[in-house]
Amino acid sequence: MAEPNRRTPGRPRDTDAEARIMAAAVEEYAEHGWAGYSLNAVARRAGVSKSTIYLRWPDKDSLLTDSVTARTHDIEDVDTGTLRGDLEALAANLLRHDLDPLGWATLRMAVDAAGAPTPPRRFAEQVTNQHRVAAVSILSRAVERGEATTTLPDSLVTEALYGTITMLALSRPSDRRIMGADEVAAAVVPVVDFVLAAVRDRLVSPAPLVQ
Amino acid sequence: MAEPNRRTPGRPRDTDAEARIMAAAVEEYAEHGWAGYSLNAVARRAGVSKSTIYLRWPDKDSLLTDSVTARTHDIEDVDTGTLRGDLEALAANLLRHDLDPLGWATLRMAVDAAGAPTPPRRFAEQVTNQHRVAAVSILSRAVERGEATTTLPDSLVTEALYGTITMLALSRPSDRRIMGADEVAAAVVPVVDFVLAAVRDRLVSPAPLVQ
Amino acid sequence: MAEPNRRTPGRPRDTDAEARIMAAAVEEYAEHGWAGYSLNAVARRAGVSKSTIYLRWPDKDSLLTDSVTARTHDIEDVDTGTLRGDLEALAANLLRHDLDPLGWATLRMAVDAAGAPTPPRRFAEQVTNQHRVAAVSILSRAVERGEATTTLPDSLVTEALYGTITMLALSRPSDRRIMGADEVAAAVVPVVDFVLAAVRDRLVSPAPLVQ
Amino acid sequence: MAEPNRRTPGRPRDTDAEARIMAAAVEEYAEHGWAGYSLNAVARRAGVSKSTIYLRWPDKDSLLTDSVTARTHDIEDVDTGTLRGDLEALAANLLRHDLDPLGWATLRMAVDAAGAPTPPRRFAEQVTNQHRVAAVSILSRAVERGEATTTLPDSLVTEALYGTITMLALSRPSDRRIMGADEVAAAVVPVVDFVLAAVRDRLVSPAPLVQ
DNA sequence: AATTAATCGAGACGGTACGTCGGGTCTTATG
DNA sequence: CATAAGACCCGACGTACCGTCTCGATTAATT
Repeated sequence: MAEPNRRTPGRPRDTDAEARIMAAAVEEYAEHGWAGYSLNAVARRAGVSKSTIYLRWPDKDSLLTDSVTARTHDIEDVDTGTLRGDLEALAANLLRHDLDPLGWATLRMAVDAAGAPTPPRRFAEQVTNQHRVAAVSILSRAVERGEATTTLPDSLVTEALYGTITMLALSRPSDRRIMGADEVAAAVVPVVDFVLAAVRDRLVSPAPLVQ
Repeated sequence: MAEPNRRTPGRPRDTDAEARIMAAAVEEYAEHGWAGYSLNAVARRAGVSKSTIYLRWPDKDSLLTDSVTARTHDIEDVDTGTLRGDLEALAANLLRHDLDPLGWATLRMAVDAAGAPTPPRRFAEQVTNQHRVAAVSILSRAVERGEATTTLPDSLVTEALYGTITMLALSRPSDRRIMGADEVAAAVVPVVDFVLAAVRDRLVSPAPLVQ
Repeated sequence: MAEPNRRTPGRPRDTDAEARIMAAAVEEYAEHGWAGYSLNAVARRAGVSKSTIYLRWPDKDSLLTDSVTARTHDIEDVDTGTLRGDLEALAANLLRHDLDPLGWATLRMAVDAAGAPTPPRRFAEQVTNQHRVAAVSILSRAVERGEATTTLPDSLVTEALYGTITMLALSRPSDRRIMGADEVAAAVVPVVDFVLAAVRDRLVSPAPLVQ
Repeated sequence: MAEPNRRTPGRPRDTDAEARIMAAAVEEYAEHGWAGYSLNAVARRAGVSKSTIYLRWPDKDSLLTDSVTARTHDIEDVDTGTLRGDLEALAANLLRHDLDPLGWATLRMAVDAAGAPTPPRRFAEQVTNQHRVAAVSILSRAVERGEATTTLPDSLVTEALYGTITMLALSRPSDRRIMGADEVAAAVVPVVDFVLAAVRDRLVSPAPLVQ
């Protein structure tokens, strides 16, 4: 067995540089938008020279893409025990994600990637798939628990939930994009109601609907 | 007083310059994205000098915002006589809009505008409101016709419809973003089904649902 | 007759920028040598942006070449009335020229140009020809005055004079490169003596030689 | 103490590295001039890492200075038995030296060193002294043989000879810098004639002059 | 007809960022 | 110890674009 992480010759790369750079990239982007997002500034903020960045990424686009995707893995799929509970948790996560600058960046890049004629094709898929996975496992757990039938249309549920939440976030004026945990929880309920109502006859014991 | 559009002295502005510039702006943006969207290129493409542009817009952001909004007025609200028909027509319009480069640009700018710390704040509202108006009038027509009760939650319907369609468009790989009219019509049906199912008990004579 | 200096369209170039830039270039080069000669510094010193420089010269080498050649035209051919007087005046000019930073730069570039594999081929010729011309006219005046015969070998006289003076300057340590007018005059005499001695039998009435 | 060249502990220095590096330095410099002379390239060409170079020289200037001076020892003082013969041999050597890339480099560095504000001050002196030594011994041999009086002004002879030859080489276009042995010999004769004519009355039996 | 006032093309200009490259220092593993 | 390999910081390179500016040329409306 060859040593897998055999040390390459030469000075090893600074271990935290990578992380510091990516953090700085996201922050700069979040603060100034694409037009004001400057690699020089990123370097300065990360306490690193430009060369160090260009040693790792070919250009500023790649750096941003990587930085954002790397940070997007934190949408977790919590198991609350009920379909409604799971969906509300997921929706709350989505909303929180869309409201903070990082989520905004993700969204922005998904849009970019979707329409761009150039390579970053997989970006949108990565992002949307990630959410789809969460939704699918929620639904299959519901079936396992006997809460729902197997005819639950997962892709529609995903798209409706994610889409609705995203529109909700998008239409929120920028000065009201900071919401407390309870606000988020409250905002999410009608959306989940709506989705559950749509799939009502695929549910075994009709979940409690809009009050 | 007398003449409202009294001719100002001096050489009058070129009448089509405005239009040519805006068209060029959108095209450049659609082709190269924000990173590659250059005012010099816009000027060249429009057959106009930079001064002519800067006489009309303060900076390149404003030009783009104006150019895109000006072209987005074509989401029409067709009256087909039934709620399902109206919704399908609206959904098809939305999907078509999201799939072509202009719609993509709109979306992109909405996202930008939503998160940006700088002025173009009203952009997102303009765009989303425009769609909301269409949805609202569709729903009120349904109520007038006696198809639905007045408890129809218009904002949720709007957001679900628009959001789901958008997600549909976003998750479509860039080489499959060209759809024929029938494809669009077909793709739209399950979404409308989903929405109608969700509001089923607000409808007077339950619309025919999923097969 | 077409107007020769017909104004080109667009904003006219700053008239003194050119001069300021070239002056700054020579100064920077003289102070720091090639290794420390930086275009950024030149721009700063000239109170001009880099673009303004690159609008006029393709790269920093060309700028330097131009700047130096443009300033080298000041080796004048003074007519003192006698062959010895003319030669001493020329020699003094050459020595002064070689001793100051500009002359040093000229020399340096002549050397560069002579060996370089790339275009600036004509530089050396320009510079050396300029001096040759002065020498030739000095000699022909001597012949006209009846001081010398027509067999005076001008190219050798030129090369010996210029070469010897240059060696003199080169071998001078850098802290002793500032000479007063009288020092220069004194340093030049033996060199002219030497040259006149070499062409002694081409002179009509043997000039007074070494005392 | 027993062993004078006691091996120091640790890995011994690569013995030819030094030579390979210096060779590479001169070649790179000759090919690309100072502007294109890069330490990275030197290291690559010498098959050596940059550390190995920096262990031996403090910076790239020093490396170049050393490399060039080390190679310049080949201006030999041949004893042909006559003053004229010696001078012609020396002049031919000088001309050959000035014409090949190494000599060009030497010259270039001499010029640099003469005007530069920074350390390599001794370079010019080293180089010019080396030639002066050859000339001095030629002249003293001539005196010993009874060919010349002791009033021969060695410094002037040196500077005139070296200077004239250098000008000759400098004014030669770069595509005509390759001369055969006979061409060199022929080109040198008039220069020696010139110098001998200048010192004619310091010679015991007047050497045969220009025909 | 002469004047005035604005538009327009053309392009110079200062500035800032890009992505690249080189110098000189450093850090590591291997001889 | 010396070496190879290469990461790292710094700063210059030459390019591109923005938004401003200065011109001359054009084009009406106004004297």
